[in-house]
Amino acid sequence: MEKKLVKDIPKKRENISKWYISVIRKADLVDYAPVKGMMVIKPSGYAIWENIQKILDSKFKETGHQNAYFPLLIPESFLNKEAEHVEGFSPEVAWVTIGGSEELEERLAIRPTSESIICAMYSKWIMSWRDLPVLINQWANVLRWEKVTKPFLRTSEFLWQEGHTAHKDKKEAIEETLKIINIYKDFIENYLAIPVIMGQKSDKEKFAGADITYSVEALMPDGKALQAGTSHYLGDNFSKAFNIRFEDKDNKLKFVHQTSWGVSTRLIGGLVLTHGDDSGLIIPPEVAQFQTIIIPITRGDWKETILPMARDINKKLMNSGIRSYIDEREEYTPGWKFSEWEMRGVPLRIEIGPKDIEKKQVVLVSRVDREKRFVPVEKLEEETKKFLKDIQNQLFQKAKKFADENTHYTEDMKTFKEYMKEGRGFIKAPWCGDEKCEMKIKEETTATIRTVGDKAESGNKCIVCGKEAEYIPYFAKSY
RNA sequence: CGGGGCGUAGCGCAGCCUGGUAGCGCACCUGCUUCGGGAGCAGGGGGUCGGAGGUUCAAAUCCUCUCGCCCCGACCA
Repeated sequence: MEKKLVKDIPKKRENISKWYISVIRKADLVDYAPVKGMMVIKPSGYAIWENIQKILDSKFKETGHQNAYFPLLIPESFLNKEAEHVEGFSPEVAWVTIGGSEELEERLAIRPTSESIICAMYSKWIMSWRDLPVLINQWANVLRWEKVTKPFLRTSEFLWQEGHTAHKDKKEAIEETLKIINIYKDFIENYLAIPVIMGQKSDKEKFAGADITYSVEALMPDGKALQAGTSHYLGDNFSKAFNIRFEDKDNKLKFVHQTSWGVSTRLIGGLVLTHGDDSGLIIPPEVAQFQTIIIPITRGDWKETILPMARDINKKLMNSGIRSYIDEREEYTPGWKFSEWEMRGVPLRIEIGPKDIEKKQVVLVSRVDREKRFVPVEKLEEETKKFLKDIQNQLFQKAKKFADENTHYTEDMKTFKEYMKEGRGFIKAPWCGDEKCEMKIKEETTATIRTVGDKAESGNKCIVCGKEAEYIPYFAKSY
């Protein structure tokens, strides 16, 4: 039996919900706020978000986007302009009705998303084809009055980025939509080490007000799918509602074609669920607050011998661009620190003790499987970087293996239901494209279409009605 | 929003059935010995029992209402 090093963390396999809450609290990522459904993101959690921001922001900038900031409050009349959009969001909008002591003439929505306010501004700013494309992103908070909440995965207020672009035509707007969803896929897989499927949403599942929604979806260890990022082609729905027109080269007035896209702090929840284990978090090196934690072995005259070397090594690592931290506290034993930093998810531990001083080496220990590598001090930087890269890969491969093993294909409803009863997962099954069949699957199995998947081949029959299938969607129970 | 469960020290829990003025483990504080996988011993501090109301000589315990959290469903990044 494996010795349980960290007490009081429920087993991930036995109750993933309890495990999740326990781990994010013990690792000090969040605390509950006084208002229901809201959370405080503590420094250890916010550091992950900052790393996510840094990387994504540079990718947006590389592709020509600029950041701006739009107001938190949106007049009700603005929100009401696009019919589907209002309908989709009105159940979860919070309203400001009083300012100071005065009742407002028009109530103001606390943004659940910013399409309407941004479109209102775009209609003022865009006159000519020369003004296009408009490529703007904002990092912001939004508020949605959610009924059931869970830190990071669904909270009433959350942090995200929302890109809002305007283009001269459909072709260019769709290119933008796809460019972004590919950036998301690349980011989530290569930095967060979470494999995703990417594809189009069904009409039922798409964003309120969009013509097409593309989504990246990740399979969580409990077999449920987490929508990790979305990119919408809005067509001219909003430009018509908000009158965003430009005069084109041919002297004609035309409506712009728009996109919007976003990822949120939900990604942190996905990262925790995907990689964590019974000892706590595992943060992929690319986004970890600390990539290496140095633990000096506090023994004898360690302050004179070990500590200087530990500090020297910490400095070397930081100079070579590694986010490193050294735990110099005297009041805890090395063993305690090992467990503590494992729980907090630091991907690589560096132990330095008397033996290492003698041999001019350090001990690197992986958070993933406790693999040890003894490396000579002169090779420290390159070996550490190599190990971090290996860990990053290992995490992705592990998650990928899980996702692959839990992705099934079936044409038979009974088998579909059995999959949903056992490990759940992604289930690919032919579908005719009719919303009624989509609804029926949901009623009978609780699974929904995550992405519509590939076009069906001729001969594929809809799993519900038996008619010619149009797509082979990925079905799953969603988070 | 429906069904179930739970709110007692910072955290995890016992006490409640059968009312009598609150206890355990961890954490915290002091001291000494320890320190390569959550150290040991000794001493110490901290809660009025989620909140409001009621029954009673007396309420953590019984009753009513209320708020919050968790789990399972219906709705959503």
